[in-house]
Amino acid sequence: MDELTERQKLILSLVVRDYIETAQPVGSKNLIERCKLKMSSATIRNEMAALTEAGYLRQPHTSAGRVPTEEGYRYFVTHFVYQTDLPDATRNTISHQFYQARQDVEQWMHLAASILAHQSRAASLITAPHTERARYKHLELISTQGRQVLMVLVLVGGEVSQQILTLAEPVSQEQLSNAANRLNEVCQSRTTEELASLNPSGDALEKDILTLVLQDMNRGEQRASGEIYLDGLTNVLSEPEFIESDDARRAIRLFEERTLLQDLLARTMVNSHVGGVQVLIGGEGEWQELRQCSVVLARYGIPGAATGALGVFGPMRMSYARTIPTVRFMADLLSGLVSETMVGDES
Amino acid sequence: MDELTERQKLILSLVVRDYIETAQPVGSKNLIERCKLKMSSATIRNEMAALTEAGYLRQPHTSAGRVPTEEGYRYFVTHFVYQTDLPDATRNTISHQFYQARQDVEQWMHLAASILAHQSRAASLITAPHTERARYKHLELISTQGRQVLMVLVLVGGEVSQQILTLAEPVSQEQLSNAANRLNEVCQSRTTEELASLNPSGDALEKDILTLVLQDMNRGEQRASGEIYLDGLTNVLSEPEFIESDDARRAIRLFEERTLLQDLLARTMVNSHVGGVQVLIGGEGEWQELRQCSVVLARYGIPGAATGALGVFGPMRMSYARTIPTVRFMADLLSGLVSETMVGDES
DNA sequence: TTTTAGCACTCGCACGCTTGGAGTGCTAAA
DNA sequence: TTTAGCACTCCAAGCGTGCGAGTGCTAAAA
Repeated sequence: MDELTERQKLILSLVVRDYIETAQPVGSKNLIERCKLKMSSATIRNEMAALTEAGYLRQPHTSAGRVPTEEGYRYFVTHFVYQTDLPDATRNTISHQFYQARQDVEQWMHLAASILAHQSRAASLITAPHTERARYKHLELISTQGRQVLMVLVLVGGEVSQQILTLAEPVSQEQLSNAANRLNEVCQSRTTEELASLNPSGDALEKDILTLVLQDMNRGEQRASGEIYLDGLTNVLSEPEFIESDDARRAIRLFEERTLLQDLLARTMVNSHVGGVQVLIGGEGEWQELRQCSVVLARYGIPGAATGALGVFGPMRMSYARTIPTVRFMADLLSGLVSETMVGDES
Repeated sequence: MDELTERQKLILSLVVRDYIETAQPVGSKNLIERCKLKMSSATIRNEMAALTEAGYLRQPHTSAGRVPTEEGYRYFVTHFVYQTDLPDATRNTISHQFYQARQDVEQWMHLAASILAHQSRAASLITAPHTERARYKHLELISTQGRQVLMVLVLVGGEVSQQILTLAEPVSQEQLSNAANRLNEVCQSRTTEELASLNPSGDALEKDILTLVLQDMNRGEQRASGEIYLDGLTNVLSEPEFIESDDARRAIRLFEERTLLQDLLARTMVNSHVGGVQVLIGGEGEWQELRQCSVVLARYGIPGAATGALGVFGPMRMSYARTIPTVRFMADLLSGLVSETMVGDES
């Protein structure tokens, strides 16, 4: 039970691959002719019996073929596909696409989600890079008609947030610019706590603005992650195990409601180093709603500065061999982009 | 055939309502007891035969109940629900939610999508307000580490776009600010064309920046709409006609790919005045992929300045009585918000 | 003239039965 | 240790049947 023979490993991997491809329980005879194995079906049956005994395979009912268990997928992933890398050609194609779209972060996110979904033929999710500890970088106040003011706040790391304020009374653009400039000098590179303990000597306007800035930074810190981008939901909708199953729909609901994502990403943030790909198979007992599903997740970015997470969500039967290398590569790629274009700390 | 009798109208509306609720073909006997009508089933049968003759109902097969045709839905919508308004209580609840979330536009979009989806029990879509003719309002250049510069461009109407530039050589924050200030003076309130024909006398840096600003404004104008927000896909996924139908899935794919949306919104932009709700039933022959679906759309905002579109997507069987008033009300509400918080033109 | 009761007819659907085939485990021979 | 053979299991697909909801038509009632 501890260790499988080479032949058992081979058979396990073939069964998993076959099942992933066909979504049908795989039988001994069928496997032989599909894979042109040089053994008889009886031999396969014996080995399959052993693998079933060991907990890697299971039979939906007597006289049906074998289906991988969660442990079976797990073994498959750790022993066969985890190490593999994306082919150079694919890497190049993807890099090229990003090179063309390096203008803005939002486009990266859409592109990354789209590539992940397409490569893995499943649903993808990705959060924009986000700084856990917000640090003030630059503030801009733009007067608009009447008492409305557009406030643009830039954080170290490059996050930009904007909101529209309504002041008690009209203020000229010049006054606004002066206030912003003074705040920019005082607040440069400071964290939320530092700004909160700061006692501004300035006028009422500056104090008000500072309060709003703090609110904004706090709101950002509360959120565990930035905006979440999704793609490829339809891929997973057309999978056979999803067309009628009820808990499949429930999983998709979670997916849409994004609470699941928050949890999963939080977990990934804690458990993994940047670049390490996590594979969550069938909910692993923790997530009831994910019983039939798997999630492949990775973190990207610069720890301590801006980080984000990305992943793929699909049926347990998803193609790990394509998904895992893709997720790893995309995480590396995005980490590179983040460090390249990060709005730095000049202090 | 031209005009229906009052009783026929009544029966048509009851049939449509019943079918919308139950998703089952509705028969004469059943209708009587459900609605406690004071006629016999035979009378209903006669009237139903007339309505079928007139093209408003149809039978899936002999000896099944009646189902509304597209014309049936259309008649129902125009004669029975189009005029209705949302109950005051609901209006107040919704307004209240928006009042709490008036800080930023993005939050509005999410909130609006969520409310639409929830009220209509279907999928909702909404685009951020977008100006067809971009007019320069304000530019900000923020130096970051090395040669990277964060460029924030604000348009009249309040759209904000940001991108990261890489300059040929490092430039100080002061130089950047000066360049931005000069451009802000020259470009104030100008359209893309005016800026393009402008021959800047300034230095190379300013010229380069101006080129990028123009690119950015052009990109914005190319896009027919802003970012698209979706919500409530799961509502429509669990509808009975969607659980296995193939063209239902195709419709959802369109929905996700967002090309459909571009087309639909473009159509809405052309055909409708702000505030008018458009109802597209079963694709109306034009959209093959929407055969089983309906879309309720409206435009919101200030024509000539910032406008956007919002709508609900669902099965033909969707609850028009809830959806149409909600869409209309949300369009009005958002129009109000847009005009309230619009970044104005000071020229 | 309009409405209604009655009736014969239609036809999808759920139910039960049968059958075929893919798959299994076991045993005995190679 | 592997393989051929065999008896056994059991799902899935096909088929017939009866039920019931629904219809249109006709003739009587209002």
